[in-house]
Amino acid sequence: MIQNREEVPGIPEPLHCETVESVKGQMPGNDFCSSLADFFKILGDMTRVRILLALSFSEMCVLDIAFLLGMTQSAISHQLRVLRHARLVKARKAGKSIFYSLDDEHVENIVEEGFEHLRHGGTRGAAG
Amino acid sequence: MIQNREEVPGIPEPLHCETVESVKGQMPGNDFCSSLADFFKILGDMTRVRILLALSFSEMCVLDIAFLLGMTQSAISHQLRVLRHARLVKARKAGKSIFYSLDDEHVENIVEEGFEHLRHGGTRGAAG
DNA sequence: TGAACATATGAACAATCATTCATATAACGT
DNA sequence: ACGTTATATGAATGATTGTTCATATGTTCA
Repeated sequence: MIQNREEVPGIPEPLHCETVESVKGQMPGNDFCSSLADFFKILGDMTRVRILLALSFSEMCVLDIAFLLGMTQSAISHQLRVLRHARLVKARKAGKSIFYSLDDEHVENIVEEGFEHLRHGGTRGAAG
Repeated sequence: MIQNREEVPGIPEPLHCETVESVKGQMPGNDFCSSLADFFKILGDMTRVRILLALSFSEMCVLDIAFLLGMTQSAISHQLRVLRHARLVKARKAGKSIFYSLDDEHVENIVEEGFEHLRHGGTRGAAG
């Protein structure tokens, strides 16, 4: 026997069924939502943001980025792997060095949008 | 005595000083980068993305969102607090219920950009 | 005022993740 | 071939974080 009131333990019943049904019909699938979140998750790290911003000004090799950000070559390389795997940056081999640059124009647009959001007094991280 | 080659232990010397100097001059401050990363970090969670997507279709109260996403009222409330504190959603009181809705048009634009990025075969989370 | 309902919140736990350290791969100069 | 340089990577670790559980706040109705 299952309870009367709760269909699923812990999960509440809806208050406004029409709204819920309507939204449920318009909601994208979980796969899409997951991909979207994973994409933003990559931008949700200060080091990666700084790498992307740097590359928006000029292509750079790993050691230069590491020096610019005052971080270890290993740390930068790990993050570049994440960015490369996400197709946000691309690599160009030149001798011993490997030059990275932005792979997607959308990246700059998105950063631009985030910038606009901050400008309009959205999320304030440092200055509370 | 300090080493000759390495100014800072662990941090490498730049290979292309001109590039580094140029980019360093254009780079935003760390505060800005940190705020930007914090902003994207908020979008980097599937639950929060689904909440924002749902609210882009209609304002909803907490229990409705919880039911829609098949999650606990507590979990949703916690995430709504994050979104509210980041000024991404706003709350409207109506009796016992509290209706949430998007607070910023940029949110939709940003989600749109992320969507475009995925469309162009950027980050593929589920469908590899 | 008391019961029922809607939401918020604090502490705890599990899972995720960025960095470090050590080491591997790869390319260049000699 | 050897040493040097540039980058990549695997394992370990410390920090962050999303969810759960229990409970608190606040609203409505009787």
